[in-house]
Amino acid sequence: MALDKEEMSERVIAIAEDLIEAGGAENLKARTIATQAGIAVGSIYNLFRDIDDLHRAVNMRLLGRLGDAGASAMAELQEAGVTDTRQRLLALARAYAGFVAAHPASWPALLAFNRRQLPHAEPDAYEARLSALLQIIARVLADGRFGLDESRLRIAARTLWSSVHGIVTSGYAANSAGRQADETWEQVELLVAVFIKGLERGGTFDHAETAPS
Amino acid sequence: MALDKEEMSERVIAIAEDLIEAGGAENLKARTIATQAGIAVGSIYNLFRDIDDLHRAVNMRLLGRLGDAGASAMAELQEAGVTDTRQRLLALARAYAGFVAAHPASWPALLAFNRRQLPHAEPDAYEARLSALLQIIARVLADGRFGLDESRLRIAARTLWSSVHGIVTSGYAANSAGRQADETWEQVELLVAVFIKGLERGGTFDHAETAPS
DNA sequence: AGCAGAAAATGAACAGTGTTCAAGAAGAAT
DNA sequence: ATTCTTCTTGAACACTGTTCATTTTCTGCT
Repeated sequence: MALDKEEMSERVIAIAEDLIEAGGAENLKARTIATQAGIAVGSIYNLFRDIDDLHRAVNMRLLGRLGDAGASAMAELQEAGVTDTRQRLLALARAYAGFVAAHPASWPALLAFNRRQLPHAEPDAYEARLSALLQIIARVLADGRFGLDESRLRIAARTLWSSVHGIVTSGYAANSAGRQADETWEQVELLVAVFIKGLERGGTFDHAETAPS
Repeated sequence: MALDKEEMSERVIAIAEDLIEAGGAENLKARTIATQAGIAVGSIYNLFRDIDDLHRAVNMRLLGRLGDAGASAMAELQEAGVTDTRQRLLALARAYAGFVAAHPASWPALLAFNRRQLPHAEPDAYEARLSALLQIIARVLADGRFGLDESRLRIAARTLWSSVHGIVTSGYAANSAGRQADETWEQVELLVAVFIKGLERGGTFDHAETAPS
């Protein structure tokens, strides 16, 4: 008739996206989805195994967009002929910060979802999309010629990513009160500046003396 | 009779703590609490306004313990006569990482809870306990003599905290699969090393050229 | 066109959840 | 003793995700 099975899935995902964005993951109710999509509650379970499965589909889209945002930020700089490592890293960080700000409820929902699901499931696709992001960072770091081997490059990229992630998310968490949002950006700038300076001064990074307890 | 109102609250909080640790926030069911505490479901609502209110009480305890862990880690180093900035920061980071590892379900639950509650409520007590942690870091940084003024000291401390937080949490999230947990520690070591080197080389940190869009 | 068989959509029913509140029990004060 | 207050109780309510027998719709064949 009017809508293919695939089309209906897309539509339901779009609705789910709006619901999550409007009120977090706990706002993703089966009956609300059914009403807004003009179908019965049971029909949702013909398209998705779970509500969690639906949430996963929404998260996939989100991760895809985040990857696009990062890649297109790099493409912009490439086109403008900017090769400075600092500016590149800041552009990536800004892409991430902008993305989180643009999805103030969906992104936390994704993070919480991941933590909840990890104990049992296969993180295949998630990790795949995430390591694509990490490789963008690793490439920028490699172009910076800090004399890092393959292994340290991977770790440095992961460190930078996780750090920016921590700053942006806990910054977002703290800004609803009185704290200003641009303090987050000051932190990002400090991190990137200090990171580059530290790597330049670098030399060898010995990590033997203080082992994890 | 046997138990004071306060005592019963303590007991319920302890039970709630176990439940959350055992199965996350969604395992904190009213009827389970009532059964385990030997009271009726309704009685819970005489002790706490909400289940969320109970969760908040649990989180308060958690934050208190985290603060204690940080403070006692510093006291240990103080007693051993260690004043090296790197070792101090690593000790703090290790205290945090150890704390997260010791509360693999409660800590994520606290983070998710905070994100969910922020839109409307007063984060008074939370922020208070958190800024106590930040001041520990700030003091270590001040002792490092990097020539940072009050404002930059605060930002640097926050940056470091958020970064370690990001590394530890997303490291924890990724380790359940094949990834090894000590890669997290490599990242922390890299971060701290690079941070200190960057600050030493430091000079002025201009942040004017790349403003947040 | 008619018809059998497969596939998909339906919504009532089920087992949970947090929360409320009239009724009863217990305690305190006079 | 008796009154008044306070605390405790668990049945009841409104809501949740999920299932599945039933009905409807679509598909392929004669």
